Amino acid sequence: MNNFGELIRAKREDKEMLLRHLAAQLDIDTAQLSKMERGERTVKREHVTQLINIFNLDPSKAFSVWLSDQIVALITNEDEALNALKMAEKQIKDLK
Amino acid sequence: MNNFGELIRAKREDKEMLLRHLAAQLDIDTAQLSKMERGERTVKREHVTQLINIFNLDPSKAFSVWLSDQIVALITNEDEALNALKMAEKQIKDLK
DNA sequence: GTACATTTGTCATTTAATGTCAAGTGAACA
DNA sequence: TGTTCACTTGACATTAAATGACAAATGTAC
Repeated sequence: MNNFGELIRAKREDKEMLLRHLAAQLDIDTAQLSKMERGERTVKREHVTQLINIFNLDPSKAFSVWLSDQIVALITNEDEALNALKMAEKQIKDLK
Repeated sequence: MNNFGELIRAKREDKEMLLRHLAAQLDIDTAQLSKMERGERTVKREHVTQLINIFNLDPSKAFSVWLSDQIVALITNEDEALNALKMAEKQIKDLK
């Protein structure tokens, strides 16, 4: 569900890092990181950037996933979610 | 650009209402409404509901436009805006 | 049961959104 | 030109939301 969090958790476990290790690198509380990984709290852009470096992630992909999480958080439970997405897409395309 | 605001302004002018008339109905400051109509400030869901009643708007359409504004505000200026939208769409569809 | 990693819950602090007001701009018209 | 009126702009106070920090709870391995 929370893709960015899952992504980070997978990477962290892959490298056998503990929450407190990664939390220390990000200079945040262990509890906070735990919540981020499980999608209970949003991840700040600043942390996305750091995580891209730490885990050597593809920046485009990482930012896409992270942004997507935010969009989903905004429109989940909205009846008009899909319509709104379509409209937004159109507007964004027109802006370019 | 700011679709919901434009929509409201159009309706208001159509009915020849002044900002202060509509602002009074919404129980907000005239300046605030002015900013909402021009997209300088976000519109609260509560106000959307009221405006739907006041102008007899199609609720689905109104909410779609309003939500879309928020999505656009969130992702404008993001390089990965379109990718993120696609991902979000997929997730929302899967949720159902 | 002890040790350790993680999760959960609460509350303080910070940041962002909203509300309120006063002054500014611009158009219409005497 | 200068007065009036609708609207806009900017500044600041207030409120609400996000984040940070900590302690206690949970769960697992030994």
